Amino acid sequence: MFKDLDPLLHAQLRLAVMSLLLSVESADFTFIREKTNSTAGNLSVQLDKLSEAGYISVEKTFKGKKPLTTCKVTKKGIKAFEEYVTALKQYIQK
Amino acid sequence: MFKDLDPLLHAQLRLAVMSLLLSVESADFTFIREKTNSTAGNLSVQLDKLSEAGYISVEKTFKGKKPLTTCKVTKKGIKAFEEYVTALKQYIQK
DNA sequence: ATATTTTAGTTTATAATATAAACTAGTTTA
DNA sequence: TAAACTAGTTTATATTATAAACTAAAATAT
Repeated sequence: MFKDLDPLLHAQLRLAVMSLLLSVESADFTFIREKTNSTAGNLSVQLDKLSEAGYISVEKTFKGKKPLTTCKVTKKGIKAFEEYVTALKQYIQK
Repeated sequence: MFKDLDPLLHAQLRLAVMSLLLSVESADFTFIREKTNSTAGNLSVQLDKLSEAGYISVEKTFKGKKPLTTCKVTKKGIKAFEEYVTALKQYIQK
């Protein structure tokens, strides 16, 4: 009756990150941090998890002399998100 | 931008329980356990949490000689669920 | 020039959570 | 009357989320 919810997505900050990345071409660490109102430590950990799952790609470069971490959602991430939403709807519609 | 998700509801089993209880007048332990496909231990713990939060009411009686635990969603629970769904929609709509 | 603060993160520690395993108390069945 | 089942609860463990502490370099102030 209730399909399992992907535990990688069923976590507030990771879900917010995915939601955000689905609405933009790409986003850097600071932008994501501001939009999700998260701490750098927490965000760093959650980006790693999404990256390790292959849901996002993370590129570390430099912007001038400062480090720049740029994230994009992957096809796999989009698919996982869509499946998560489908499953979740079973729980929340009256 | 992203509103916080009520942590009491943002947990798969508790969300399933609430979802289920919203669709019925009341439900007993075994029924909930079957519908949510959960273990008795996990369900027992999560029902306690929902009960302590005032999201459900739990009545312990006997059906013949066997214990019977009956649950109902409360007004507070309905409101919390609705607010959770509203917040969640920010995350999942494209 | 050099001390101070800020930026952009990572790593580590802690607190919270979910879950399973073990247990209880009584009931039904063999 | 012993074994298995019902309807749970309690306790232990593993996972997770989060915050705090830390790093390294850059920008700013003195």
